[in-house]
Amino acid sequence: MLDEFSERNEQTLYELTARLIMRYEVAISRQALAKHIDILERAGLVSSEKRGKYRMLVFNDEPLRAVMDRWLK
Amino acid sequence: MLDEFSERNEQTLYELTARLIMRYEVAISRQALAKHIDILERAGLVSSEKRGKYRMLVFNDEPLRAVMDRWLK
DNA sequence: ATGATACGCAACCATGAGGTTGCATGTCAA
DNA sequence: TTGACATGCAACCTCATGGTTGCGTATCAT
Repeated sequence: MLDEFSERNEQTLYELTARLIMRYEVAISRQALAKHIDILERAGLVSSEKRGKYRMLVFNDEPLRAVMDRWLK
Repeated sequence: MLDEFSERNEQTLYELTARLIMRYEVAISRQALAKHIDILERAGLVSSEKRGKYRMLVFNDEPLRAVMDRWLK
């Protein structure tokens, strides 16, 4: 998921699901993926925004940068 | 654990256990911690070396750097 | 207006993660 | 040499993780 987000940091839930299935050959359902997204959202790594029919997911790498600043040198 | 390693990247299993219990108030046994270390070792984040009675743990942040280079811009 | 679509919600399930306990073993200090 | 100490090994237990299924709902295109 993060690999995918690092390429395009703005995606639809549906897009992301499709991409993961096709490009990484993972067998996962939309609902299962939504749970992962919820966790990332609670961690501040992803924010989501309702755009009509779609749910836009926006990746935010700040929390990762913060932890890495602590851990790497 | 990684917080602790980022301060002193070389520690004994026993030391690490004691530090985690005292400084972070986590209630964890040595055996439980050893399992975590084994996982970090398989992931290449920690290498261990037998020094007589002790098991020296050495932290290696290269794998983290590699992933972060992919994920952070 | 209606069907297709993208999503949310909730119940349910199996497995493994994460922990404990008990004991064996090698090493060091006295 | 012997006891204390740091660790290894393995069996065992308990939930929460990570998944599924089923269905309801809002939005869009036609």
